[in-house]
Amino acid sequence: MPPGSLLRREFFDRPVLEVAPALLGQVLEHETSAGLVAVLITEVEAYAGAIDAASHAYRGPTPRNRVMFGPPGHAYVYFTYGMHFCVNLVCLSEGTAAAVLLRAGRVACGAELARARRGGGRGAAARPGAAGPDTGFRDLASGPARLCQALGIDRALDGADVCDPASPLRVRHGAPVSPRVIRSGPRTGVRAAAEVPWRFWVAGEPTVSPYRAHAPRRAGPR
DNA sequence: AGTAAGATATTCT
DNA sequence: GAATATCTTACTG
Repeated sequence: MPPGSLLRREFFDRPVLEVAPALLGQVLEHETSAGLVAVLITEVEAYAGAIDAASHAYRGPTPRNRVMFGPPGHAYVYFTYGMHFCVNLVCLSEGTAAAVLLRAGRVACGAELARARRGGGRGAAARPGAAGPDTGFRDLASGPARLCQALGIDRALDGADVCDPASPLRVRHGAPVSPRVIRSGPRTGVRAAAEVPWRFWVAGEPTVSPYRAHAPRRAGPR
């Protein structure tokens, strides 16, 4: 497989626990009229659909997660916590709802555009005017919602085919990652099935977020 | 260091 | 109504 070519659909038509570590070091790129941003994938999590209580697909199809039940090689983009997007890549064939969450990456191309997206058009409506143009390259895509923000991914890309050269969202072969530097451990921030080591990352990458146990939000609005 | 609060779509109870 | 595959800012030590 020459570096630079797109991943073939067969790559995604495998068990999610094989696909997840194999995605480390591959390149996710999004091309828009504003330009192209590409990241090296450094951290992922596997979600195994119907057999995984932490998966959105565990309880069956809904309007939000229907893409996961479709063919492999497509992007499942969801909106969560009322303000953040996260992107998954669907594995296995139609009817099997497995997917890999892309948790972090290192910006390899289009860093200026990525920084502008995170500084200016911050999705968070928390503080208008409180922008952080100070964002270093390390934090540009270190976290699932940050990664989507840096790449400009939103719901319009839900269902996009990352194996199609004509698609704005694609995955290329990147620099090969030695299995010796791949680590695995429990998934970050999930409550159900917290013990399975289905998070995979590249050892020594500063873009990988530290493990955080699930922290329940306090009830009690206002 | 750590802890707290807020923004609010989608789904579940 | 309550929880969630989150992140940022503001506070305390």
